[in-house]
Amino acid sequence: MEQLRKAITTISPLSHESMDVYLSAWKHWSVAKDHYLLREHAVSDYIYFIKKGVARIFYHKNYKEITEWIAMDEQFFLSITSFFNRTPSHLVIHTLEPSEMYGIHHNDFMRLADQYHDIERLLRKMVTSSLILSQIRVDSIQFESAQQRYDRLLKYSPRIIQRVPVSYIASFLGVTLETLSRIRSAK
Amino acid sequence: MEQLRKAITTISPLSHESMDVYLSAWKHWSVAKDHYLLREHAVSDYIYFIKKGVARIFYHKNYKEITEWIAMDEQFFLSITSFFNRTPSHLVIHTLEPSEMYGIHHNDFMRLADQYHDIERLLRKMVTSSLILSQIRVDSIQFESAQQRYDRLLKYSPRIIQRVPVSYIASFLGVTLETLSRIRSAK
DNA sequence: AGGTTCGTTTGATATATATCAAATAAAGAC
DNA sequence: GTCTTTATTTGATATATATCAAACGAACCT
Repeated sequence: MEQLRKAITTISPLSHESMDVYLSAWKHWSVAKDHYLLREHAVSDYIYFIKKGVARIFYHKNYKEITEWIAMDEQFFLSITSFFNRTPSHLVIHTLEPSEMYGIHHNDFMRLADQYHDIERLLRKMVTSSLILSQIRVDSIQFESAQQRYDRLLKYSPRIIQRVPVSYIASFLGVTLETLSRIRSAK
Repeated sequence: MEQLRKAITTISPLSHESMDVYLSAWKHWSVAKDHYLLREHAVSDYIYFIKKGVARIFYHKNYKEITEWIAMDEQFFLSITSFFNRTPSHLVIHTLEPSEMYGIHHNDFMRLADQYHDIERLLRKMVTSSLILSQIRVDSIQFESAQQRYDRLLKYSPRIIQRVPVSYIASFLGVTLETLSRIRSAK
């Protein structure tokens, strides 16, 4: 729990009381490699924090798997539309290594944000970071070539490339695996 | 100011006190058609609300104008990255009709959010809506054809098409004006 | 160790959209 | 109302990436 506490404090510090009630709302999962942590949830309304390992978050679209995010290294992640709109995303979380993670349910988070000003502020800052990332992604998809998107990933998340199969990275970058393979061999 | 008050209340209701201090932090501009409301700002750190008229929000990228948003009908809008990251976006706001709008400065909004829990909640909800829109846009750019994106605009914002030149709409949809012209004539 | 499955690379072709260029059409100026 | 500028349409070609298909390589199974 210490890593989660630290990650939260970095985003926005909480009072002792807020931190206590907030942390106790988080659940913990510890799973093996190749485990489908969340398949049963039709609507995914958790925010997750990955303590250890690697997880791939994907959903199905036209009978294909779309990798929405690859989480590792003490990151927070969530299915944005599913979490906030409460619409089904059929989100799947699949571990690529033995992993540990925490999760907090939408209802708990909202209830606490309502009670504690500093938890509301924390939530606002988390949503804001997410929004900035989303905007960067819009820009990247709209104006960058597949090559440039790969270079960006290589620059900002070099460890993903070492630990995750090419096919998942391709989907995450929004290209086919063949195209990504060609990009990599051209180097 | 009544429309602004109402729009705020719809997102998240405020106490009388909060609403008073909050509304008084908003500035008002009234401008003619074809007016560059914000050209001088290298960093745009306002959230705007358009009361009347139509405005195009764009920035320059590789010597081209990229239409980031077309605002009308009592909408809020902002340059996300510029507002939250305080990085220069060289955002330009250009009115396409005689228009009236309000704006609140980043510093004022943050100060009030810090003081009043309900203003913090309002900010969180505004950021959340923005995030959901941004995600829809990611999805749209990544998986929809130009035709489908145009159809979506036609469905959800039919008035934009009537009041805004094709070239701006094309840029907003992320296609060239030639392509948009072909899409329209194919109907 | 050999066979089977899974992941990656390589090749040929198709497709959507961009780019370049020119022709119309519409709008604004005097 | 004609002239000039600006916006839109139409046409020909180029380009990045997808799709389909096959070959190759690596990893896991008993």
